[in-house]
Amino acid sequence: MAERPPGYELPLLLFGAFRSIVDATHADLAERGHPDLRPIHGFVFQAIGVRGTTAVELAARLAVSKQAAGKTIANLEKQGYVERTASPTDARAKIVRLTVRGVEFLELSARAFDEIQTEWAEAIGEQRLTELRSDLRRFAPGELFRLDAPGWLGSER
Amino acid sequence: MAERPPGYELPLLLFGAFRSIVDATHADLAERGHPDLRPIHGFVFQAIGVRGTTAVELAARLAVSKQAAGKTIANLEKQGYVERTASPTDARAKIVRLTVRGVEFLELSARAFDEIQTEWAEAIGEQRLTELRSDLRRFAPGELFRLDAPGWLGSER
DNA sequence: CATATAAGTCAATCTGGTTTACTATATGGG
DNA sequence: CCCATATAGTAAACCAGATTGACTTATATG
Repeated sequence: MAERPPGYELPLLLFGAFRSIVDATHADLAERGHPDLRPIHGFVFQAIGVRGTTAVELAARLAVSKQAAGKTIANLEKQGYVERTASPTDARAKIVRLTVRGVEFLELSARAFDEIQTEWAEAIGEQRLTELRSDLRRFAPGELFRLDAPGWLGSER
Repeated sequence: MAERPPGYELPLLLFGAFRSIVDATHADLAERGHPDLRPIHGFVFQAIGVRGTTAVELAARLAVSKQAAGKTIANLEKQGYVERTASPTDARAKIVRLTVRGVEFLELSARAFDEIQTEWAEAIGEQRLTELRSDLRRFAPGELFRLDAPGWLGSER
């Protein structure tokens, strides 16, 4: 354990790699008709999911207040990515669902992520990529889908 | 290349691992007398550096306006982490330097990062850790010290 | 049935950021 | 040498996204 690089390199590498994936994905999305959405929206859309959700549930997943979640939903509704309908079982609640455009965004993102993963596999080989994922799983928090990163990820517009 | 996990797992793993390092480091720093600083400050302190800097230079490194950099500096000054002195060569400029406390924060951070890296080495082995760093270097942007992440990383107080 | 709890919205406020405007100092070409 | 232009820093107004608190309406439970 003599000549190891300084420890601060590791987080910078992890963040840099994360960021390059996200930037590449959003560059792709911008070309394909979604230039308005920021990296943060990936988290929001994942939190909404194809099944839909409610404002309170979304707030919990994103770890923000329900008012903040409401504002986010209102913005996305204005941009045509989600729609709100009354809940059939609870007259207080409204179900937030992705529109066709919202689902398209999610699908394009998934495709872009897959493409990037393929590029990585070609660059370092299938074996090393598998090891990379396996090693990272040991250190990433158990609940991978912690979507409370928006507070870390910047502005919405 | 048949059964590869979905591509979106990769960014989540990278971000999750990054975040676990940062959280652990700041938990450690909080215990050691620096509970007020947020993850974003690691970037800011790195951008200031032990040599010191100016507001304009800092703004460029953080990719924010010089006014925003000025506010950040004023906050850190109020908290005793930096001090401003007149530049000996330019009467317009002020040199921002870390105080003893600021340097201490930087040193404690470095130590915490090193400790985490050691834990990782023990968990996956020196070999795999070396491969991990080497693979990530291929995908992280060339300029590792891109410190314009604060806009991604959340609030200052 | 009464009361406590939950979903959503509104309004006020806070925090960081930007833009615009300004002062003071540097710098470089006539 | 001097003036035009550029640069360092600050200040004020504004903006975007978040929070807290108050409120309405509906659900759930004793």
